[in-house]
Amino acid sequence: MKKPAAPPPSTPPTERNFFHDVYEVVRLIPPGRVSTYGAIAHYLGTRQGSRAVGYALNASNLDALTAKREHPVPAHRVINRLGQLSGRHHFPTPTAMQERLEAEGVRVEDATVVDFNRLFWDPSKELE
DNA sequence: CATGTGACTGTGG
DNA sequence: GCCACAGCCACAT
Repeated sequence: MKKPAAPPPSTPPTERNFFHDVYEVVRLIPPGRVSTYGAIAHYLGTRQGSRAVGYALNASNLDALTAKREHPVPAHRVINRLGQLSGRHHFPTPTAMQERLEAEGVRVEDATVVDFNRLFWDPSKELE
């Protein structure tokens, strides 16, 4: 038999397991609420994988396929633990993230979500 | 398989 | 509260 060596089939740019999981959770964030990279990572089991979450969201935004789905990933609702829009520079325009949030009623000042603590949506607690 | 990178986070000074 | 360092995860080269 040929030894397959289990090669990852050419790494399909869309939807790896981890990425898919991230997208699923992010889609569950209600409009007008926000979550954090760390909270999502923790919910997925990788408590220290917050960077990977951002990595996945970045991919979702760049990937036109993923971005144009019927249920696009609301990546603008994911911010860092300080309530800052740390990912804003990865959107089509530097202000897109803030504008999308404000369109949902989330106030943003100085690249930071106002009342972040109150709007914070933690999948580990909300979804349980 | 080693190295580098990043939309992060926790800890210590 | 701010800055510097270190740790972890997934992915590209």
